[in-house]
Amino acid sequence: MLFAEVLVDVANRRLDHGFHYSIPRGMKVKKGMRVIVPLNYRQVQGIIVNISDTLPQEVKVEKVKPILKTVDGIGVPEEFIELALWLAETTICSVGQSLHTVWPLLKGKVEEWVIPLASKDDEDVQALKILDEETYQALAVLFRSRRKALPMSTYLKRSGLKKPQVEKLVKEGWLRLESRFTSILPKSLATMKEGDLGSLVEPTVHELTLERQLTEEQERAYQEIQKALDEKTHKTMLLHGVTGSGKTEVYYRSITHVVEQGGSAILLVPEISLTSQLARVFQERFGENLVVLHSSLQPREKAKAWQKMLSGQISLVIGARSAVFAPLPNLQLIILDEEHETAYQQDENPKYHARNIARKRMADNQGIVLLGSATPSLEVYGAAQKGKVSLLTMDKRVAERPLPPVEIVDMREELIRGNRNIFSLSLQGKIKKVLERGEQAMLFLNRRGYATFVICRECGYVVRCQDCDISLTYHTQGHIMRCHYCNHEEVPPRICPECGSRYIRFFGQGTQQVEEGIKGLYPEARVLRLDFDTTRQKGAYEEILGKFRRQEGDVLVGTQMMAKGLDFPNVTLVGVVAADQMLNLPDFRARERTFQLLTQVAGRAGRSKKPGEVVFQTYSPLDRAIQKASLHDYKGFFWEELGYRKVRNYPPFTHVIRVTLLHEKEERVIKGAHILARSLKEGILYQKNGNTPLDILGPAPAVLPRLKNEFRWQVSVKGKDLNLLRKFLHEGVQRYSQETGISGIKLNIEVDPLGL
DNA sequence: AGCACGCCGACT
DNA sequence: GTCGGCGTGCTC
Repeated sequence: MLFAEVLVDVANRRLDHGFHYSIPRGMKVKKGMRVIVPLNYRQVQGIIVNISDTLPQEVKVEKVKPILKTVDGIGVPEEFIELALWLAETTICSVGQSLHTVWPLLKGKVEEWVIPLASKDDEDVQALKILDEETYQALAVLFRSRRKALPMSTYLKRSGLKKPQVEKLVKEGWLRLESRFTSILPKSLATMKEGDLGSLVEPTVHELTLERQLTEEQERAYQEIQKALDEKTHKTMLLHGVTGSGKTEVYYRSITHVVEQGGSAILLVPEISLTSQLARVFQERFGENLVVLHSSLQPREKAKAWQKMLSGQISLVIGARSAVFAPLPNLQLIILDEEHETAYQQDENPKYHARNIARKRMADNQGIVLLGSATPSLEVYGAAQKGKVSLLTMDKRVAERPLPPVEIVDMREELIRGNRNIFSLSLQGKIKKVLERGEQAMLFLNRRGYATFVICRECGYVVRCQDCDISLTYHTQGHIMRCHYCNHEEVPPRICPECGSRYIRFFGQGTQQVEEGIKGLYPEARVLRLDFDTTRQKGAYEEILGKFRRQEGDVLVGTQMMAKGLDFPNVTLVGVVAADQMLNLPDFRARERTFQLLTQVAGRAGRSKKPGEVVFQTYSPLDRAIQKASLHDYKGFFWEELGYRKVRNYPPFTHVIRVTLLHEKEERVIKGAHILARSLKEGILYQKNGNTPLDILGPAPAVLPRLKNEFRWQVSVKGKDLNLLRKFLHEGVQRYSQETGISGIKLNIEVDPLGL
């Protein structure tokens, strides 16, 4: 007797382990195959993860039921099952959820279908017409349907019957019930023949017409990468190149090398909008061997892309975050462009970071992860300093173009001079000159204005938490300031505690104000705006950028979506209207983000022969993020910021995993939070000296104790070793989910949570 | 997650 | 009496 261990496709922690089923005689099964199995009172989809002739002790033979049937279509390759298990563990989500992320073809639903056992023209059916009108009508509903069968729920509605009546008809032999899996993807893909991934079809690589000569720095970086690729051992490499140093060219050569060796590669970009322009560059060379993959493709396009990948003809995938799971044979290289971007982190379960997935996949495949950025994340650059990541540096822009000079404007002085406009006199003058010369300007403002901070406009003082050094967030409700890390509360001061002025303001300006400001000062200027609101409609983003490129606009006002990858030769001025907006977000990473964003934005200026200049407007002109960004000094910023993180005990020196429990009823969340804390404490480890390598914080009400009609409590775990924390929490949550009295309580788990 | 079971109040 | 709301328990 053979048994299969099956992961059932149900999003519930309590069911998140293997279930065992017997394999009926004659049924052909293997690991990774999709099956339909009975579970309690219903039938669900599942994945076979193991086959053996024994059962684990705790499973009683009489409880074991047989597998009902196998589902058509391609199964989950073993590599991806393992990846899903690993992902569930590291992000502490259910394997069900991680499987869907890793292998999106699983999406669909299992339904009970009602099927007639005789056809419309059979004699006995015809006889019913006269003898038993009711039964005939019940069958006729099915005859009329397109597939001569209906899902139970639809059938009940259309026939007006109740479930027991249908069961009676089944007993009488008129109907049959069958569980079927309906894929949400087009049939062509859903029914694609089972089999392993194809092996790469010999790619038709075209010679590149625009083969550019690499600069000396590019050549050196490429040589290193090529060497690593040829060694065929796993390695992570960081390509730290200033804006405009030509990182794309290095990616290009590396990918070409991989493909020429019969391998395949994935190139990730942080935003969907960046995929198409990059794809255009690579299309020339890779043609039919390239697909673009991201989450907002139409189902049909998605199916086509998957079909191509599975047939083995694809050697390069360009895409956003989720493309890191692309099933390519002989995968040797994964590149993350703009490695520091937060978009690489998924904000829903599983909350993975594409960088970690890339490293896992390449570790398993002996391949290379190449991270590229002008402003690497502290984490990665730190790893490079420790030698865990190989560092490749490109300090020069191509064609020896200089990085643009940056002027820091102290907005406190503007106020003293009586200028209350959102533009400083200096920026106003520069905009005017640009307009006169017929050149273009970009004005940047990060309007994530919902986090309002409290600032003194006279001296630039920002109210911060005494314990966390995080800026306090102003809440109109209750007229109170609150720390979003520790929940400390304060009443906003009326006069500045630093300089005694009465110019205390709640900060939060938007792009619209900037647009109006320009129009007020220069009525003749043509202003375009690029932000979340103006790019809502499909194609609007490209349209606005197209207009600006054709110089149908003089000034482009926008948010951070304007900071990335854009290259407009006629732009000679870049202005950051309020650098403080980012700097004072209630997050310990705010300074790092500000530095990255300012550096990126500044990099938009002077990318052609015309020299460019940059203006940062700020109330904190001495802040290191602003200072170092103005000097294009990444290393200087890195070391100072790292020192600060160490003193403050923030990542990468320590890690936090936060669990938020949500339920409509307060007493149930409180109870659940205590059960969770207890389950965690059961697993606590003690070191030789009696200390523990981690702390359990809470249970405590969340910063927003009630949201969307749900009460929120949280329990956090803090410690230095992230892997240990994860393992600890994963096991603790597992124990918790076996407890009683917790049904209906939702869990939200965040590893190193950002903000709120 | 779904579904059944069992326990209570308030209806034909 | 019994219909149905909801809290609890179970799923190889």
